Amino acid sequence: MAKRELPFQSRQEFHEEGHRVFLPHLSVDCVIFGFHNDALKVLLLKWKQGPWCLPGGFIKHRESIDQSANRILKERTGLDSIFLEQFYAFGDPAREKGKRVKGAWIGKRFITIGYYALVEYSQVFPQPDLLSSECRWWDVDEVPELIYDHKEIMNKALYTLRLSLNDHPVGYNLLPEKFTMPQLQKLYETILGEPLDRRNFQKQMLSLNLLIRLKERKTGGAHKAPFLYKFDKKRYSSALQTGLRISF
Amino acid sequence: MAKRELPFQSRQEFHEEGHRVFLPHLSVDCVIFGFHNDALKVLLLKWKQGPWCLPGGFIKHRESIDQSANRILKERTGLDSIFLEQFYAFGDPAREKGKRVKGAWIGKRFITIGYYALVEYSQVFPQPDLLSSECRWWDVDEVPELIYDHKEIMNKALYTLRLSLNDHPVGYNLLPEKFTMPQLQKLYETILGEPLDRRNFQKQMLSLNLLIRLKERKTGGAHKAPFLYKFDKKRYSSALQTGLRISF
DNA sequence: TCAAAAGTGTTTCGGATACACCCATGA
DNA sequence: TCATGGGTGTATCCGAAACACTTTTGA
Repeated sequence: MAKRELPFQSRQEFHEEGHRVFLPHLSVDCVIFGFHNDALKVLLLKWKQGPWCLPGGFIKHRESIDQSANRILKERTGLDSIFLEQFYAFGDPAREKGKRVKGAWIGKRFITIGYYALVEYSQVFPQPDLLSSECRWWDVDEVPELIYDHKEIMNKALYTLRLSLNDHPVGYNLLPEKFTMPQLQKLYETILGEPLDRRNFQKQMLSLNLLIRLKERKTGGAHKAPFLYKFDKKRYSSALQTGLRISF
Repeated sequence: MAKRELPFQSRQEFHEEGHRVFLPHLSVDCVIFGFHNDALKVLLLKWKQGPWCLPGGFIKHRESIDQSANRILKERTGLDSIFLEQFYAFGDPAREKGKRVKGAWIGKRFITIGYYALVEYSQVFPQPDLLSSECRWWDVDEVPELIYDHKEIMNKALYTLRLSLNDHPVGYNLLPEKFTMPQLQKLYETILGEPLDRRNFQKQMLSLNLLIRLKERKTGGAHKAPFLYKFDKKRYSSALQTGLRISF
């Protein structure tokens, strides 16, 4: 796993000299969603002797915002090229209420650009960075108090994700390669926050023609062995771009 | 109409000293939509001896991004408190390809935050600013070549507006206070870019309970006089917030 | 009097919803 | 053998889409 490449020797230096590497007044925060044990999770970071917050970072001088977000995501999760989408920029001058950090660069007001990511839980090995002591998954229903407006940012990400369900498929990045229909349904149910009819859900999903049913079944669990599916990558990607209409 | 309050004496000074007033590396661009003569319009600005571009501006040190966008909008249109929504941040380091302006502040790379606005055409008196020679409406289908990535920004705004039609009512800010059903339909048709059935459209709209039919009719035109409607402001606002589902 | 626009109502069809039965598996 | 979860099919209903006739008005 890649360690964060901070070109600084100390936190102090990073705070005051960051402007040489990063754009001033601008940050990127990532709401990283995962799915595990039938629950939607979000990856959070804990500052040393401080509160929990969203994994974030800054924009290098010659980097696009997308690249920054990808880099930040990679630093925290080790993952590359997963689903990552910008959803909103937060720019209230009072958003960092209670900010204590001082420094010519870091002490200033920051406007943050929010991205949300969908990643496969099992592939992630959470990595704290030099400024943080812990990095782990939280159930979205149980996230602790977050710093600044990060709770608001997370909620907006969740809201955006929910809305996008009506136009875009979800699952490719959140589920393992092979998964069962009940798993997929649980995913939708947790994102939407409401139960769905098992039979109607299956019909809808299959009618989208994005799923390939495998010969194998998921064994090991109690009860009847469910089929395994995988996504038809090609159709899935084109559905992501073109959009589709599903109503829940 | 408010003139742009540039606290600078010259363009030169503005370019080099802007950092005292505005955040560096950050701008706001507004895609201002209007509706006139059955066509969707967008308000564009022409630089002195330069290309056309979106009306934009910068973020003051103690101003929220929303406030900046509102201020910029007011400067160009004279309008206050109209529908204005952030839709995306554009941050490719190469987005300002061919940028010629020099200066310690303005010459740097800029990340721009896009807003789109819906305004009532007849109430707008386009105002060029100190840096521009012209400000006028263009039919969205006939916009000229735009500077940098402004065409892309406009297209993304249009796309966002289109998507939002499925969840939110439109018209309050784009139409005059009193309007006819055919006018409202034309508005939807131009935004969507496709014709709609007259009778079904009316049924759908009325079923939303956002319209109040007035006693008067629109006289003067040839043919049968259509009813005039106005929006039920209260229900309209709550529908804007809560969201609703219309399918086109 | 006629063409063009506007107002209104009915039929039809498809997709979403609700719902029931059978099968497999481990306890 | 039974409780639990998974697979599949059918009836129903509601809302969208398709569609036709009448009315008004200026030319």
